[in-house]
Amino acid sequence: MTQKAKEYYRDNPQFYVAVDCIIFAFENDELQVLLQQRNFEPFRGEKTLLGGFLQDEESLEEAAQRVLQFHTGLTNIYMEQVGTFSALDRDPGARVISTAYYALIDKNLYDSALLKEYDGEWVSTDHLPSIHFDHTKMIEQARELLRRKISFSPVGFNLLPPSFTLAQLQRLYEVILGQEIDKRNFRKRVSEMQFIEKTGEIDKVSSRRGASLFQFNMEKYNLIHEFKLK
Amino acid sequence: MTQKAKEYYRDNPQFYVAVDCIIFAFENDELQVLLQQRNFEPFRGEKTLLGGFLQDEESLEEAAQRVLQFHTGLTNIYMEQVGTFSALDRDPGARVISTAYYALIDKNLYDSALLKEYDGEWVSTDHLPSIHFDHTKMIEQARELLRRKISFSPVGFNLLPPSFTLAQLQRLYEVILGQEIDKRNFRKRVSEMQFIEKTGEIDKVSSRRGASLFQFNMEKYNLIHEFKLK
DNA sequence: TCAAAAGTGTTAATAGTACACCCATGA
DNA sequence: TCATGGGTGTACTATTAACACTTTTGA
Repeated sequence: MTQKAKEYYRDNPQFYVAVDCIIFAFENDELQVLLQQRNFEPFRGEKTLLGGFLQDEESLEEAAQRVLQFHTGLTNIYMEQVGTFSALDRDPGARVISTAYYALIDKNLYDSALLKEYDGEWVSTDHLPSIHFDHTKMIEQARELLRRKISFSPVGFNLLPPSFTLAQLQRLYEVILGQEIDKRNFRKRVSEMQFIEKTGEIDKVSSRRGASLFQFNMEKYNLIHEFKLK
Repeated sequence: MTQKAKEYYRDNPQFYVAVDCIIFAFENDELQVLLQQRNFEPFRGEKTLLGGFLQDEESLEEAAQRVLQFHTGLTNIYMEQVGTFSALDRDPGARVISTAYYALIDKNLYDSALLKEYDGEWVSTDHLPSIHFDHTKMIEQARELLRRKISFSPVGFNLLPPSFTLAQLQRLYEVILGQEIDKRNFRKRVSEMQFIEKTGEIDKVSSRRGASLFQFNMEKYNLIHEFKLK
């Protein structure tokens, strides 16, 4: 590189760059998000999202996956970038630019033993506690992005176990969209989506009568590539 | 801050942070974007978006507005964050994390004399030339974001002069959505949006007969807050 | 036997799409 | 007078929304 080119960069300041993960899960008819009750400085005693600093040899996406794996044990998880937050006062300890990602996990699969190690806790997105930094805004933006996405893309299945009842799927949509859905209309639409298929198994836990279990068939979806549930 | 808290930051690397602006304008029935033909290092001879490095006392949004003002003379312009790009090899000169913003400007208002100073040039988004870095991806993502946004939010007016004909407005939508729109259906929908109002003036430039000029009334829109053109 | 959730079709309302001709004007 | 773009309404189609009862089973 020429001297000129070096100066092009060198004359500019550098910043800490972080990622914050909005880890969503679905349980008890609630969309939940994983927070950390910090027992270390800075911001001891505050609740925050799970985050980490970007390192030299990774992209933001990789950093977010790393943070996610560290806190849940999960890899190869569906994530989407929410946005980058850069207000001057967003972190009083230092100037930190932070990119938020949301992740959708199946709460049955993550390593819940890890929670104790970092004081993790699941909270409902309907009644968020007081959260530090601009993390509340990140969660709200992520929730809104998810709301839009779920209407025309089959990402919701990431929040459910591999097989699920239609009642579960409907409640997931109702919770994320924030509106009730007519049961018959919903089931009609599901039956039109040929990539949501009966497994043949019956779930006897949720009701006396038992409900058919369904699964999302990714291969079929990729062939059809048309999606709309509500 | 305690020693512990200081270390929390200090053990992590820092990065150059940049903004890249996708400056859109509408002319000749084309959605155009402003590029720079670089005649300086690094990457002399390449075409790039207009960008700049984040400075200590500004947010990313402010940096993007600064870059925009420097290259167009315009302030208080509609901008939206597109996303943040962080691939390890995206800038071979140094590790740079870059956040893209798109801006919508009225090409009649910007200072075109500035173009000469930095070798700026407008290109159609339909036939993008070869562009350096990941800037092509940024433009495509911005275009897609704009496409979605324009269907349910009145941002398109930022690309038009304060008063415009319905033919102009329709062509803007056709170009951004990439599909033809039926004239009568389009005008029907416009007439339902009471915040798109006749100015009473007639434009005699575009046709012999003359076409009514319309304007977007932001105050009325804010009261009604319902929008859909196609 | 009954409470609780599963499962199932039809009709009405709304929204979206297709379509063709006359008008006013300047060259 | 004619070429050019401006302006207008109706009928059809597709999509979405509303709605109620029967089934199964374990407690």
